[in-house]
Amino acid sequence: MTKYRNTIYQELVLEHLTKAGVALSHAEIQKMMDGSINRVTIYRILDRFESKGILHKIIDGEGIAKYALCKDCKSTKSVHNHNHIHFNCTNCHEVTCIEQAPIQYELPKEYLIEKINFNVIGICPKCTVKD
Amino acid sequence: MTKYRNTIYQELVLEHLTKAGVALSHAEIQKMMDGSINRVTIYRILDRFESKGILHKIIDGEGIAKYALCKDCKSTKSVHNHNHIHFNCTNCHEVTCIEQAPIQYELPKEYLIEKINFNVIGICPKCTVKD
DNA sequence: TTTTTAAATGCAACATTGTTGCATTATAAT
DNA sequence: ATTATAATGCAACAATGTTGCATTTAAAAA
Repeated sequence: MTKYRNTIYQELVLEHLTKAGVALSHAEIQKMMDGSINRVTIYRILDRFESKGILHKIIDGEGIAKYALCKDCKSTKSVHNHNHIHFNCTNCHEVTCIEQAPIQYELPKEYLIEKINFNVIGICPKCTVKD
Repeated sequence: MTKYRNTIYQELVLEHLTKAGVALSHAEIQKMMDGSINRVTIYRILDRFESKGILHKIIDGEGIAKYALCKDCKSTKSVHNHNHIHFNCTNCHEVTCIEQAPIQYELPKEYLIEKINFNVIGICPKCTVKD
């Protein structure tokens, strides 16, 4: 039962995400691909990778969808569990997964929690130095 | 020095947000206004209210911008400090401000924190009951 | 190897969301 | 009543994302 196939474009998208080390938007990936690939194809590759558990989608503080590599998503399911902080730099606009930072919160028990989307917005270490 | 003026549309937007009790998107407000008002005007009213400190903008888990009344923003500045959880219901798609829920998190001190955008996604009490 | 099938891509069209410039309307001060 | 300018309307545009259908191509089957 073949479900997925390997293609050059898919490998390229993965390469760019790996090299970047931060979450990338569709637009950023498109620029990196140098116009050789159709916009729609990128959307579909990202969707596919998300449901394969390779990427997780992050909506940043500005509402921009970004994608980052999954580290501990063993599942092939489309359900991800990324309870880590995403740091949004207002200067360089990079979104970084901060896996090691603990998060604690409480909600009235009537709320059923599926996942969280936690953006901390500010200035990242790289940009602090430059000032 | 006159800076702002009162208009019917602005009052209507406020009314709808007050009655709703939850955060509303531009599209939702537009529907409530019954087509009598131009789209652009709603965008501008929302922007204006945000910079007046009357509303705060929430980017929900799907990347949809929603607006909610400010409770403790005394400032007229455009800088808001809304360190509370926004609960996103995946069933009714309502976004609710949960002011009473405590949040704790830690980041390496190299990160300068300006504000947070914390969405907890799941099923709200109203929708749990219906199941 | 060649054939086959269906996954992946390209392309056109469309919907939604949001912004900008400029003309017009209307609030509120004079 | 007059006036200044905030607020609105309208047209145009850009960015983001989706869908249907034709085409290409990876990989399994013959």
